[in-house]
Amino acid sequence: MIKLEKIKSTPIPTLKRLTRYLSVIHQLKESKTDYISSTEIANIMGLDPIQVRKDLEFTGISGFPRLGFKIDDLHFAIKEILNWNNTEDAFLVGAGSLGQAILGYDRFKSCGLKIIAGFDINPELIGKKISNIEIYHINKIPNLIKRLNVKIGIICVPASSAQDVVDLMVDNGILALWNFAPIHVNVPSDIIIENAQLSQSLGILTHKLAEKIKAY
Amino acid sequence: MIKLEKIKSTPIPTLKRLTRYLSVIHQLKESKTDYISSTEIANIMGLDPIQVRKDLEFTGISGFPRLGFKIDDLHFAIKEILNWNNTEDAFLVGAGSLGQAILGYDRFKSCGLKIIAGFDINPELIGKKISNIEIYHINKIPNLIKRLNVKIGIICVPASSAQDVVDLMVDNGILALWNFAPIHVNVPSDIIIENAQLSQSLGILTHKLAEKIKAY
DNA sequence: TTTTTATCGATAAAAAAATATCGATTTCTC
DNA sequence: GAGAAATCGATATTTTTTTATCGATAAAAA
Repeated sequence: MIKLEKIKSTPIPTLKRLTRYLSVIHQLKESKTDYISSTEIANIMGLDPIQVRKDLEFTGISGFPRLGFKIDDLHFAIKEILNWNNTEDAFLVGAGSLGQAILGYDRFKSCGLKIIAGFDINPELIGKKISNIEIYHINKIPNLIKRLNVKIGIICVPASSAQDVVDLMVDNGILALWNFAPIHVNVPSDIIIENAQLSQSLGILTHKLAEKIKAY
Repeated sequence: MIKLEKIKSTPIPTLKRLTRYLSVIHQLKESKTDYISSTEIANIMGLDPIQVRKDLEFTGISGFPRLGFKIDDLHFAIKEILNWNNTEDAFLVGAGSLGQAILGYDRFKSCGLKIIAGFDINPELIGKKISNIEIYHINKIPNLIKRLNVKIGIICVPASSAQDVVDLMVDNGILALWNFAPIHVNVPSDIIIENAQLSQSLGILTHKLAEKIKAY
């Protein structure tokens, strides 16, 4: 019987840890030696070395007995999995305080993301530049998505207008959405949506804290 | 043989979904009927009804055949699990653009969190009020954590100072940390830390997008 | 040169999470 | 009032993820 080799795509929990390994590796890149072992990474991050090694398997990088992995290779390979060695253009909609914070977040440059324009409906913002990124009226979105072939949309509008903005972007060919609006939005199944609501991680924090306090 | 009933604490994936159910329920709370079924929630969110029902089990709420769950009861019970029916005071450190966005985020009031003071080292910010929350110099932290019995710290400082700020808060009795600094920080094992780095969810987004584009 | 030691990586086992099955229940429809 | 339809919730199965085991390897130490 022929057994088809199942293509193992990188699991989400692994992807999350990989981004964290990357920041640890990034720190060590300057100061330390050329190699890092799964044991070291695990110790720094309070994880299991076996888990780290399993995660790193997905990079395709081979380690060296007694030494570990070449830091530079690992750094490159993790960025490759995340597609952070390439840069994708993105539009940000909703230039309120969160939107402005994201527009000003330098770090995304090294995370494969370049926000090339912002959108809002507030007349005071339109035409302004925030962190050197120009803000346009939302009605410019349809034309510009197509003309500039932008694939990523960042949703920072209030809950009440999130679905409308999402629909507008999807209708005009956006492929992926990063949703900061504190609401569930509906998208067709072929559109990638990643929810980044802060309340999700806050919920975990407050739950754990309550458990901890209860334990006394 | 006696079999100890294992205490099943709520799994993290379930907690994350519960916060999302909450926002869906919140929307329906005004407009619709008194009941909602797992099927309805699942349809709205693109999940499996069985999974929704399993998650809702952790609330302890019983549903009614053919009707579903009482919306009000569900709403309350989910908030109870997350401990969002109580309010915890918090300090925010680092009043840069992300910090300011969080200080201004009204919604946290309904998520059991009240930020009662901000801290920074920038002389221009100290003494100011941002969204009606006063900013103090970081050197006031030790005294104030103890005096006000604050349990949650929100870290919005740059990577380079994150570990120092975390140490300062831990040394002075903070119990839980919500870390927005794009770096791994070390804490004692009894301290709750929840990482909210945006890059984690961005990594998932860019990875998926790359896979999708590759598939053509 | 030989022995010791730390690490990798293949394979296996265990645990956790997601999905499926199905009888019991209760409203809704006729 | 009888039958149909939809949902819950207990139990079981499958899948995914985490953790464990152990031989092979190569640097470091003796």
